[in-house]
Amino acid sequence: MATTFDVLVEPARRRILDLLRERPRPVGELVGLLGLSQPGTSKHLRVLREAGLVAVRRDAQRRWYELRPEPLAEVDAWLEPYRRLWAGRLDALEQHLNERKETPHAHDRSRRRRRPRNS
Amino acid sequence: MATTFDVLVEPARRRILDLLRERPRPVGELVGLLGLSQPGTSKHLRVLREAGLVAVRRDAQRRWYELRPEPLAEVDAWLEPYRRLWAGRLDALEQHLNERKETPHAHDRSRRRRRPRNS
DNA sequence: AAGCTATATGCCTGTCAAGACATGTACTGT
DNA sequence: ACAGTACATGTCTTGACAGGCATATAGCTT
Repeated sequence: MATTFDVLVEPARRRILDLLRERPRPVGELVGLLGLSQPGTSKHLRVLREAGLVAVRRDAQRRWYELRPEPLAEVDAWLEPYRRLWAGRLDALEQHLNERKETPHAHDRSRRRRRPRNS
Repeated sequence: MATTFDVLVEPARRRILDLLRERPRPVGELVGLLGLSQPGTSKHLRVLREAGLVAVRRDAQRRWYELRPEPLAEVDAWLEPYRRLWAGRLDALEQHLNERKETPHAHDRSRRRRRPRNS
């Protein structure tokens, strides 16, 4: 069984969750918003469903997917002990986020790693 | 460049971070604690380093790795809008269902029985 | 100098997952 | 019944990556 991290590592799936955070949506709407194929979208939704991150409601041919945020608490719990660590270092944190924004490879000093799947 | 999610999806790397949260450690110590090969450990450390999640200090042949929690703020920021949702989710769900009740078409049939075909 | 220790890197291979396409399934309206 | 809509699933290919071993690199000790 996939962990919540395994599910969230795929950018399209994080985007789906972001979209469902606003309101439930049928698959077709997600297909349009994501720019993915319908089968591809359905597969991502299946992974999300099996991880308990979304629930489906049937409505004739349509399936309305809605967010179920509970499994995210697992990630939140892992993150928790770290949160106080950067709380004392807000300066360093801001600098880090700015570096990320402007020069995406600021930390990548040796070999460049290609992002999976986005080219 | 790998996102922080890409880095964290690997359990061994999350474990490394957990170990470095206590104190900086040389590679050999991590090898023992993780039960991985030394090259495998070094590779994970490289990924963590390139993502800015750890920093290295040289000490003769040893390299002391220490935690740099700042990039985790990226994950925390993504998680932020969800955090309130799983706390007050029952309220949100109730409100949502009430909205749906007043909608004249469609959603009433959502509770239809599933065919016993797929368990 | 040689030899030892600690770590990094190269190369190879198996595995696993995402994407594309075709097809199956379920429901609707005429 | 038929055609169309909305979605799921199966199959295949391809690429990324973890893990293994061998080897390179760097510093220490004698």
